[in-house]
Amino acid sequence: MADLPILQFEETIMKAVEENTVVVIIGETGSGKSTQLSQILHRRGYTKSGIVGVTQPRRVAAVSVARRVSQELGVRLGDEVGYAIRFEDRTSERTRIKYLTDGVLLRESLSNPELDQYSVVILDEAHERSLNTDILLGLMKRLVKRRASNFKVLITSATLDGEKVSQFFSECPVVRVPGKLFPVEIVYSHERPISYLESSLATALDIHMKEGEGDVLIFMTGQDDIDKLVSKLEDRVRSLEEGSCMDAIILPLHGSLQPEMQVRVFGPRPPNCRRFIVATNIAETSLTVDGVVYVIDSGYVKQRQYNPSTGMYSLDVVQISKVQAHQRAGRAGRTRPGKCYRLYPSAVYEDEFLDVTIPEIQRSSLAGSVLYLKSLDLPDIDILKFDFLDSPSPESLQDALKQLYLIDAIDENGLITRIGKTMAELPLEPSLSRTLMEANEHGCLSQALTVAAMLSAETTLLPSRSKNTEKKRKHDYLDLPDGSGWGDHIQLLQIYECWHQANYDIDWCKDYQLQVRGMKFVKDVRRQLSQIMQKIAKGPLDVQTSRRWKESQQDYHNLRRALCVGYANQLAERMVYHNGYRTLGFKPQVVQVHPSSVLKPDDEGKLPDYVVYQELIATSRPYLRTVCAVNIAWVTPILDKVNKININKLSGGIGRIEEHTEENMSDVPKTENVVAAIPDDHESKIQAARERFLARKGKK
DNA sequence: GAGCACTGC
Repeated sequence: MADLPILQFEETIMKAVEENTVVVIIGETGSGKSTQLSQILHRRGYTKSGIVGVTQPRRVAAVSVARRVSQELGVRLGDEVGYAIRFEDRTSERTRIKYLTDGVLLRESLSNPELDQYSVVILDEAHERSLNTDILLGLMKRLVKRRASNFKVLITSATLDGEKVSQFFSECPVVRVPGKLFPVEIVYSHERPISYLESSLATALDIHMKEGEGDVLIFMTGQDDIDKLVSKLEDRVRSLEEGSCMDAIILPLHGSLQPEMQVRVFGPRPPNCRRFIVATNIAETSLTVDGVVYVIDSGYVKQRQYNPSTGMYSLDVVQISKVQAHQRAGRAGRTRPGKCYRLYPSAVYEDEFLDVTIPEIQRSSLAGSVLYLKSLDLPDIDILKFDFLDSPSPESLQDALKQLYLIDAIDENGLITRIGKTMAELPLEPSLSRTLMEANEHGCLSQALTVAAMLSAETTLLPSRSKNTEKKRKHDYLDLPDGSGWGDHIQLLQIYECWHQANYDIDWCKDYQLQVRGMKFVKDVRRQLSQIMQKIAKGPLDVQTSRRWKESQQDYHNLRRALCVGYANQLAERMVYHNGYRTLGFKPQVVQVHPSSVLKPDDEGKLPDYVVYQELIATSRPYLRTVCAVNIAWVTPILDKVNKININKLSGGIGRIEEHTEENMSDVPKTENVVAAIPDDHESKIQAARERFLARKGKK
């Protein structure tokens, strides 16, 4: 601890902090910023007038850093040093240093916008530019003006980003603290590889034959590529075994990895062995593997982005940024000098790579964030003029406003409604919050709570796919409920109700191949949501059991109606001649129900005329994921409302945004007309042909 | 009959 670089800069940092309200700290990996900044401030008396709060983008980081600081100070975790993450608040009245996720700090500022219990807020890892950190940056800018006399903000960032953050906070000082990484030699390829899979393979084998001891970390874009490379490596390494003096262990590493495999990655390495860890960008920041000396960087990452004009997400393989490349290389220098093989020429790095990754705020739907900011009800904040470090596009903000208006969270003048206020208190996306509110009016709150909780964790419920489990499933595993013909939301409800009736038995989950951790998470979320809804609940919150068939059907009916209100901005209409759908409310998109959906055609081979969908995502093609059948009678009033949207009024009637987007404004009613009216002859023929083509393609 | 990178309240 004593030789951490940051401690040599204590005087410099403290001088800057004493003379300024905001200070940017550029601290490379290993500088000790996460554990030491808070302790320095503590030593210098900043915890006398309030708490020093340190935000982290990830829960594990908040917990582990808090634990280490409590050890270094020799105090019990939860006393002077504590942490707060979702479902877990380990702080007390004695807590002076508090580590928390950025999301938790945002929640706190909802009930206490001035954050007056804090004397200092440190936004750690701000260069990662998580959505929550970006919102906090904007809020901090406002807050330092109001609390200049008794409040300090420290922001830690990366070399390439520090000046920008400083400019954002009126040229505040920047203190640079070196890291404690070993040097990493960068080796560029002479040419772009034809296949980065093959190139990774060749480089890995080359390292194995020629280089000394040390593990190899290989960055790939997704699970498919990881699986392919792992099996190729296994084949080739085996045939090389004679000539090599080390054994090889080849390990995949990605988000949906089973815990047993994670033990093999993070556990002790057998002697005279080289591990090849084939990972997604999870190994960039979230997980650190000890013993890595060589890194192979393809230069690509799979990224999720949102298109506000279509309401569609897509998963694209894109080039990484310079900051990301630097971060990946750094993974080779943690234990001793290392090497990073970049599978691209240095000219590509220099000329094509962006300096920093496009921040999440410019790649996501902003409905939730805009609702949150509106609910803060700060008189001096206008949402469309909100001071972001990087502003989202006007289209994105308008899209958020339209979404919020359609689900009654804001009124036609863009002002937050009573419903919207309550929605913002729920840790859910606005559509689900609205569904809960509506369900509360129709006596199915308990069921809606279950669905909302299940949807919060849906991706972690199903087991990670592999040929092995596919086989097992066919043989031994039980079939899940089928949604009674109404679709995936109802199925999720039924699954949870079954689990409830099985007394939340772990083995029950295993019988149905459901991820135990995911299901436990759902239970926690459901409890949290119930607590928040308690004060306004008009009916029971507990899981309903032993209902008759007829009662269940009535519940499903009410629940589907509530979903239709909540997902008013995510409706789709089946096309006349086949089972393709067209999205409503946005620029219409021709889409298919995702094959994983439980929704199946009826006796006449038709899917429901109208559905709500949880997500519109383009992977190989545009898909609706997680759908629920709704009635046309519920849809019609929503479409009327869509047609009457006046984005000018919603934006508060202020000229700034409208000026830039004249075309877009006129686009709104036009778009809806395409949906409502019959297209002219020529267009309709082309459209029909296209739909038939897509349908055929869909059948194949 | 296709597939989902990673976080967080």
